[in-house]
Amino acid sequence: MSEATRAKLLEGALRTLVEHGIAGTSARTIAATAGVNQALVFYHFGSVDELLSAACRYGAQQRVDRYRPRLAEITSFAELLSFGREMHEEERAGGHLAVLGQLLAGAQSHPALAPATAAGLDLWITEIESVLTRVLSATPLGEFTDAPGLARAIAASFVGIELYEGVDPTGAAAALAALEQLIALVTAIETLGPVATRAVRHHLRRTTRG
Amino acid sequence: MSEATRAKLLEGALRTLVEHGIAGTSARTIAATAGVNQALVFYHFGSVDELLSAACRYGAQQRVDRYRPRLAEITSFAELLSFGREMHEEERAGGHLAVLGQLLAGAQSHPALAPATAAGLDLWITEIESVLTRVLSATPLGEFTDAPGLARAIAASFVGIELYEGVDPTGAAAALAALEQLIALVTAIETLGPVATRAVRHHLRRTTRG
DNA sequence: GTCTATACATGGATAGAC
DNA sequence: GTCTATCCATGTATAGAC
Repeated sequence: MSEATRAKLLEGALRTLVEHGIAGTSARTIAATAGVNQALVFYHFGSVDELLSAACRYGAQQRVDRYRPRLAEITSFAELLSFGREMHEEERAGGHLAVLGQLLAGAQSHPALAPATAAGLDLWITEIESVLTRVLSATPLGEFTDAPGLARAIAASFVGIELYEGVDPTGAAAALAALEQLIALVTAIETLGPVATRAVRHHLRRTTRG
Repeated sequence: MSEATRAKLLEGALRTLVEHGIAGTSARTIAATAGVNQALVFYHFGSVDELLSAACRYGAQQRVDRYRPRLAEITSFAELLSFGREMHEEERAGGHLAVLGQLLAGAQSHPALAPATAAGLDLWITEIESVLTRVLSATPLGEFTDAPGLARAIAASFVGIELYEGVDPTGAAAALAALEQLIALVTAIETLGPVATRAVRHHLRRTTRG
């Protein structure tokens, strides 16, 4: 069955990236993980690069689909915070963000991987951006922040922190805790009340370029 | 000369990581870049992993030493912002952050690389932390933020954004611009004036756990 | 569609000449 | 300390049997 083998290879590629990293990912290691013959990589995908590219799109789509309904319900920073905590645990356990990290690293000097990697990240970015837009517009910060840019910063930062976690779990935990504290701070601004909100907004308008 | 060859190999390892990524970095590619014989990798460092580990510490130390004097002069977020912009350009051009990204990716499934990578990142973190501590203590945010954690978050995020830049330069530029805007916002809070500062601080004390 | 066999390149590592 | 030569494992890719 052609479809079944393709699926095995896609899953195998993702698992191999998690377990062996981009440096240890080859047609042979992928085929071994997938439980199929090595030659099928080339029959079905033409090359290892193309298999990895397909796997990246496939994997990212799967993950984002999983979270989309939950993301759609978020309306405040407090909810965003608790969702982020949850998601981080889930993704870390499955190594799904690790895949993006490995492909991102590989794409730096391997242009063939870049488009698929960017596309995979973009799936995440699109979701994050729509949540941010919704949540930010409900605060006095809305007009001083750039949701599309922040979504990109958040996605890239998450990947970076996930890579960092691999070499220093304690340090990464401290980093995440500090960011949570920062979000709590923003949440606090959300609760400022109308008079203070107007005062802060007025001050910001005078001191920033918006 | 032993010392000269060691130095060539260390520099060669760094350049190779930048140019070929962790997946394309081998004793042979490093030796070719360094202009020395391949067997010398093993003579001087025992293995490729150990050469990469040594190169990581060596490279990070070099970079941090370069910026330490400039970092010591920073006393406000505005200065931190313009320094960050400058440094980002310099590091990106030389690919120095790329090295950390590649080693971080490699270390995920290659524990031998982890200690050196963590150590290299820690050199950066230490510097960032001391600047943050200084700058934050001068604002009402000081008591609600965790400088050690934030320093780790910033270092990891920078690496992530640098990797992102490799697959989507436009997106990365947007991300950095959004973060700059965010820092400008914090700078604005720095200028709130004593009455409003006290009000904000009071509100934060009531609504966060500090 | 899938497997075996095979070609040829590259990589890690060592022995031994210089 | 450095270089040549070499061994063996692993990697990409294809040809051809089933």
